[in-house]
Amino acid sequence: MSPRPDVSAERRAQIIEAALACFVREGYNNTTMDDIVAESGLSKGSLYWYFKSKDDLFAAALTSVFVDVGQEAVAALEQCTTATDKMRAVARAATGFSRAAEGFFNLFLEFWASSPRREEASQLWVGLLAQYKDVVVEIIEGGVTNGEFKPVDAEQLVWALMAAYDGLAAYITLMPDLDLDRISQVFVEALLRGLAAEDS
Amino acid sequence: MSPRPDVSAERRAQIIEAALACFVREGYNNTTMDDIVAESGLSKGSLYWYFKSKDDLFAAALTSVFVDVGQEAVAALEQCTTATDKMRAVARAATGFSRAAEGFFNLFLEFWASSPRREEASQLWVGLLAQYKDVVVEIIEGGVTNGEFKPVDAEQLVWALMAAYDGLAAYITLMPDLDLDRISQVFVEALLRGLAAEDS
Amino acid sequence: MSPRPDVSAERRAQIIEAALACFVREGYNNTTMDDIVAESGLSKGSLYWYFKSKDDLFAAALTSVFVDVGQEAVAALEQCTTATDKMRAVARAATGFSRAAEGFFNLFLEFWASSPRREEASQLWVGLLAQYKDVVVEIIEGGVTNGEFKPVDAEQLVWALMAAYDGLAAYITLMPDLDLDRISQVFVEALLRGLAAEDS
Amino acid sequence: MSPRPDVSAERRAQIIEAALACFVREGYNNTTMDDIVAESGLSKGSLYWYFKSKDDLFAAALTSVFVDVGQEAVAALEQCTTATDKMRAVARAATGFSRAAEGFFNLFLEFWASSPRREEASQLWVGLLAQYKDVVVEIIEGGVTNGEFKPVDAEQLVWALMAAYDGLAAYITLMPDLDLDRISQVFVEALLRGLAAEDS
DNA sequence: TATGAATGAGGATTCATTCAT
DNA sequence: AATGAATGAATCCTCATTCAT
Repeated sequence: MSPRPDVSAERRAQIIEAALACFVREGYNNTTMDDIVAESGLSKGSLYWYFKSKDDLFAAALTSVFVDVGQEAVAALEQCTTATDKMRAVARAATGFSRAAEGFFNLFLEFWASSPRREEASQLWVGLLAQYKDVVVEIIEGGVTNGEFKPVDAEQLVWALMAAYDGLAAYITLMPDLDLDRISQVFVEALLRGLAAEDS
Repeated sequence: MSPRPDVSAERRAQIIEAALACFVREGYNNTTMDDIVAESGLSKGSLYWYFKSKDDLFAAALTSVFVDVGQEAVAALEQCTTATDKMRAVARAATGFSRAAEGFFNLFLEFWASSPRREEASQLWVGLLAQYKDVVVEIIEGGVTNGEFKPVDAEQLVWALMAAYDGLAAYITLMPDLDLDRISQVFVEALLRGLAAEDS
Repeated sequence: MSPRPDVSAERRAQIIEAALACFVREGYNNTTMDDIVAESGLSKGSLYWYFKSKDDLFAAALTSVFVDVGQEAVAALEQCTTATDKMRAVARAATGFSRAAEGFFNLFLEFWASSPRREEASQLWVGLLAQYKDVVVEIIEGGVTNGEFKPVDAEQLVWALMAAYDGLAAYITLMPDLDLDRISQVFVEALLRGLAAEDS
Repeated sequence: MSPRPDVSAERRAQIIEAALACFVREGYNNTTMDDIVAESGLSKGSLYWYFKSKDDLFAAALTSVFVDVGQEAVAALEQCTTATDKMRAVARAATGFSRAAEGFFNLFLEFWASSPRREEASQLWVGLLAQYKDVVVEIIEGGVTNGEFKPVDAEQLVWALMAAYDGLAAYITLMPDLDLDRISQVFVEALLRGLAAEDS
């Protein structure tokens, strides 16, 4: 009875893409639903058919970004053998993330600040962070176990490490001229020298 | 000729204090001028007598925070002799900053994203960052010169260092349970080991 | 494909009618958008859906008045043969205009004075005036050509003639008891006697 | 006990001058009391010491203009002998008025439209108009009596005549390029030819 | 008299959301 | 599923007026 193919998924993707473009360009608060309507080529009614509010659409849009970014990073790690190399791979992935996330990190913060449901909004982000953190903690602890690294409180160190890349993601929107690759390289080599066991 | 004492500085401070409380509590966009009116105990007209717009008031409020924070940090440095000790002092100051700035870093980002004059808003922040950066770069280069540290591209490293503390300032609003002191300590000690000249 | 009839023209007319009523009653500055909302029975949002600002709505409203008035006047001229008769018809039309425009002429001036874009606002009026002027100039020059009238600088005379009727439109709002018909008749007959060729 | 000279009159004049400059430049509604404060060099408090409201100040300012203009016109009439010449003098005076009143006529209308006490505001103007009208009516009726002019309903004609000059005063603000002198001359000569007794 | 800081009601405009079609 | 006209609460800012000094 319904020969029409289900276009739901396609429509949602279309809306999310348009929304993301607007949000990155203008920020969360400065983007109006009309902007997204114009960008998507659909109607106001359709946006509300697929997403129950601007808030809801934003969460969906932002989540979709980080799902994509995470998957690439994991793949790169597979190829490394030493913990040191893995850390370098993590650094490269994180740099890529900082660059890719240009406009997303602060977007999230803006959204978080503006959201009437901050607690809930926090979970979205905290969940992602914790997941990435665990991966890196494991790498470092592996390095300690196999004698590459000195003993260290990996958990704490990784928070700082991730914070650095998130901070750089914010910086890059303010100062587009920063040389992310160079910063990351200098930073991670200094850290690795600090981590390295004496006789390594 | 002017029997009335000049209360304008006091009034400005009063308004800024109220504004800051509201902005931190609700975010920039969710704070209305009426909120600040209520918080300050003054009238709408008075707010606009002292600040020409919400935008203007925000910039003044945010700037006042960082001026205060900066002055404390500089004082702490005076007491240190070695570059290593100075870096530890910087780390402590930065930790204090991350904690004190809880809610300010993301507040700024929210404001920046919402500002119709992003470029101008950026300068507010970039100016502050550059100023702090130069102080730390000098410390590191001093350490390199006097043989405490290995040669290093201090400029790049400091960007990463500052980004870490700004990132942590953001994290702390999302995850209030993070142990900033411990994170900072583990982080800076690892870095210092990485910087240290072989024979030190 | 569009089962709903297009009501936009109708809505615009409805809003303009309400706006005009308010503007005439209260003046431009004393009319609030809320007044027009109440008068129209629509919502604030609808007013802004059809007109982008109070300014814009005013211009549309005022223009609509003069378009209506002009069309009637032209029709009356068709029936006259001599220039003298045509001038009498113009006078009657202008009297009708002065009466119909009660409250519009000064409304325009108020608007003009209040407009942040005076130059642009002027054009609205100047365009209408010039258009009417040309019609009357042609009548007079026709009368000169066919020997009914003495040679005269028609252009200048018509400015004065029109100014008289616009002035009367203003007077009538201040002094509603003025007998416009009588004034107009005495005035135009005196002028026509002054224009008439000696042997006519 | 009060060696200070009374500066009241002087202050009032100073305020009125400043107010007039602002009103003419910006219109009634667009002029703020702060504008007048700035223009006058006095304080807000002083303005309200001498005038109880913006409305009140405006009325005082506008009245002061017309008192000045009227006095000059009367003087010019004294020198003329024939009614025709007197009419020409009136026309010149009226032209001068239209030019001098540039910005005042529409200013009045704007004020009138904006005033919460229209009736009262009307009287200000109606009183002035009636006064001028009577002077010109007398001239024309004198001309009829002494045989210069044909019988005519002078009262009605003069309303139209005055309306023409007031209308021109409005036109000139919209179209500064109008040649008032030429318009007035063509206009009054046509009228005078229309008024002239056959054998004059 | 003179000052100018303080007041707060009022007004134009925006925009997320709804709903009849 | 899709549309887009309609809604109205919310918000920033203005400015005439007051009053303590």
